[in-house]
Amino acid sequence: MKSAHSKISGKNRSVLHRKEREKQMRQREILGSARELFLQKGYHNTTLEEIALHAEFGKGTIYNYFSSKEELFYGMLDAQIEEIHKAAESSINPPGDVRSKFTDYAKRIVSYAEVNSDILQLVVREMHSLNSPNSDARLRNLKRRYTNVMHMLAKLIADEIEEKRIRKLDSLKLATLFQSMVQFVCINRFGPHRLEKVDNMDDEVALIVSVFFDGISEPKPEG
Amino acid sequence: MKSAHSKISGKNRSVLHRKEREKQMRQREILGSARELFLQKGYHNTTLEEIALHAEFGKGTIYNYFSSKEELFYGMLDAQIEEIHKAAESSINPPGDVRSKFTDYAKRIVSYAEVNSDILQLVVREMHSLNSPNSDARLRNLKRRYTNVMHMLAKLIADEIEEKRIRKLDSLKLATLFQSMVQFVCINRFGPHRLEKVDNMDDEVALIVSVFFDGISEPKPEG
Amino acid sequence: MKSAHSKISGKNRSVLHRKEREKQMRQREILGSARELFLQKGYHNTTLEEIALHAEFGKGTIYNYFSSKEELFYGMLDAQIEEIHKAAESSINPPGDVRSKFTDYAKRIVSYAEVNSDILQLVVREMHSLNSPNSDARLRNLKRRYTNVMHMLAKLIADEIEEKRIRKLDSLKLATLFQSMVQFVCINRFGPHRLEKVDNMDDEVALIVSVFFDGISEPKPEG
Amino acid sequence: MKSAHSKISGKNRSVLHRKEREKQMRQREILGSARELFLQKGYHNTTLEEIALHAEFGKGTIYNYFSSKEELFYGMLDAQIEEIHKAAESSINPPGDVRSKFTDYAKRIVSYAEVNSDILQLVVREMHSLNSPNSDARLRNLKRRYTNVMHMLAKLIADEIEEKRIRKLDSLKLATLFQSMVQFVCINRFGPHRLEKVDNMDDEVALIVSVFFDGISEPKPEG
DNA sequence: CATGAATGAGAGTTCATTCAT
DNA sequence: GATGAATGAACTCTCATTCAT
Repeated sequence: MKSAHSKISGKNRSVLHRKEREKQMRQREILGSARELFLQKGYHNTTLEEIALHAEFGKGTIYNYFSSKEELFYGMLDAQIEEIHKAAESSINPPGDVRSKFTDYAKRIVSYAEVNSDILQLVVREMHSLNSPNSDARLRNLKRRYTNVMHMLAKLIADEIEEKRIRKLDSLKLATLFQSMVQFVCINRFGPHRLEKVDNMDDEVALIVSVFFDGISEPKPEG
Repeated sequence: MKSAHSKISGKNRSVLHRKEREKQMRQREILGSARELFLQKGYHNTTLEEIALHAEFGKGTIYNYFSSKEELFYGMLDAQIEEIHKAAESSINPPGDVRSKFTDYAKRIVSYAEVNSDILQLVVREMHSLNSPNSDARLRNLKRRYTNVMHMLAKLIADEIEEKRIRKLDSLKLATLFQSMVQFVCINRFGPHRLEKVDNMDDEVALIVSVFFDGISEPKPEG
Repeated sequence: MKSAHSKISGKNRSVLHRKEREKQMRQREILGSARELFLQKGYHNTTLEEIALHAEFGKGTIYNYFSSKEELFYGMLDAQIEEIHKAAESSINPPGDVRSKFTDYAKRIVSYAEVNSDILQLVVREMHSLNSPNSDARLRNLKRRYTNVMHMLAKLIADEIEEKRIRKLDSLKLATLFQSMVQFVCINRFGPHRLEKVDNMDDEVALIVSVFFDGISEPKPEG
Repeated sequence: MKSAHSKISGKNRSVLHRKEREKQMRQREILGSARELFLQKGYHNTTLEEIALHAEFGKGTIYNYFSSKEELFYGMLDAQIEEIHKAAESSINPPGDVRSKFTDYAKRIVSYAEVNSDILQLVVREMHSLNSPNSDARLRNLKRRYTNVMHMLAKLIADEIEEKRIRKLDSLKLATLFQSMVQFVCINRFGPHRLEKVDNMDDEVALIVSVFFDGISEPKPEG
């Protein structure tokens, strides 16, 4: 044996911790560079060399942290969905009425997209780009987590339906429709190919929430 | 002797016509194969050889019809947007109330997606995949045509606003939101990675239209 | 028997003749286009399609006259060397002194090059470009004919050596050196990449002849 | 431990040097293989794969040293002209009479060609083969450097004209004619298609020099 | 016999991945 | 563990040649 590797050596422990921490830090740096570039130019138009350069690492180093370009891509998606999940929880858990919760959630997602150049479009865009056999498991996992968020929103709606404050419709479908509108705004705001001029975010979110809850029709005059 | 050899004989003319028609047919076959494969596997994961094989042509033949893989891609998008445009016109022009027009439009788009494996997601997915200098012009053109459709929907809404049947909101934004929900359903129904089980199309469209016009809230009891 | 094919039918004979003549004409047209394009852009940068277009024939038609691109190339070289050969004969046979014969020959070659955009450089340039097994026989043949011309010049020199008007040197080598200078002028005058400004042809030829016969040294003052 | 790990340690420095040297060595190896094959078979008949194989590298490795096949070609020409330039300088600068300088220069060029399989014919042969837009700049540069050598020879002649030892003729033209003869000998000696049997080099050069300075004519008998 | 659409072998080039340092 | 030169599979695209019309 070359040297003691006992895990409880105080020195070793701290060394391991530091190393562990450094390793995680470097991983995050790589993920950050990957996200930025994948988003900017898409999965296939981004080379590992560019990512390495942007992250200020050697090309080979990336492979000490991710076993392939695809793994790196999924690693990045994982991290992003994690954040979306957190955003949803933060919006949904605090007390308040359902409208304000949806508004809050939409704002978080949109402003998260604003800050992070939006990962959602990437998910949509690139989900089909990958085709290795083992990617299916990863995709399933991603979708599961994404669906989780949808179910959190659906739960909010279901509760309101219970209370007869929302029409008796499929709550998961409604959540999904809401999400689709939010996503579209994200893509439209931050994607490279905007179809129309961008408005104040609060107004856009308010519009979505208003349409979602009240519809576009002029309220029938009572009587 | 079959016929006289006068150079402008009916036979010659019909031969030209046949050749012309055959050429167009073959182009359509190539476009069809391209659409199917691009959609299934994305732009970068589809090789020209695969497209050629699927269309039952030689690799080089494709280049007699499209000058590059990218041109083929845009050629296909062109054809698809053309069809979407036609679908929109057919739904919007006939007389009827606005709800039924939107319902009809959504159904056409969704069933078009059903039949054509949906090109919309491709547009979203792959718009970022291309980066040649001349592609910008083509992309701009595609977007312009897509925006056209949005304006057609927006016009319907604007007219209703005039008539005080729809709330005074930005009609183009509303059209875009409607489209986003329709698109989402398309992606969800026919994309390779469905998030939930698929329902009857009529019901899904009805749900969208209902949410869009009436909102999800339980109508306030009068009084 | 469908019809009489007797070779002595007057009608058939003239038809055959016409056909024969037409065939040769078409072959010459193709050769002309080939020469022009091969010379302008080199063997590999010229496509058969371009040659066919320039000759105003269909691509496939070329193959009725030449079995391959390479054969076409050799066919063209053949024709060109034939003309060089004729030029040499016309210069050498008429009576006159050797200087004027060489002058005449050089002028013919250079002006031939002027008119025909010079094939000599092509020979030099492209002789190495071809590598099919059967090309060696053709190359050998071309070289033999080229050497013929050199021997005609050498004979002129040899006769003069006999007469003690030219120093006793290897006549074939001298002929070759003369040719090398003439060729160089051709390449320099008409090639796409001239190294210096072009002078009057007569002067250039006179210079070559003067250098060749008298050398560049100032004649020793007689003592 | 071999040595301390100070970052500017001698070892590190030498490592960098070694790497630098190795890189240059490899580049030279590639250039050498390229020269040999381009010369043997011409630019278009030589594939990058062959060059890579001959240089005992992978195909992709070539692209770490040259950005394209064309760049590799020009890189090789550059290196060759550089050597021709050096040969000319070495012949011209040392003291001596002009005849011996030209003799020396010719011998250097011919024996350089002998050793290097002659690049000159390649220049002539392939200059027309390339047609990319940026190649014009490179070609201009090559020609400039080639012309430089011609001017060095011309200067020698001009000085002699001044001294009345050479006839008053265009010195640059004369230099070019001399070069053309030397080149022709090179092509004839080492090209794949020799027109005649090869003689002793010294004799060939002596012949050229003799013809160039004295002409072929029998000197007029004095008196 | 003329034609040109179809063909596919083969070219140059890219880039994820490996591995000696 | 970090590195980046080396690698070759796989890509897009070209073009001489064939052959049904």
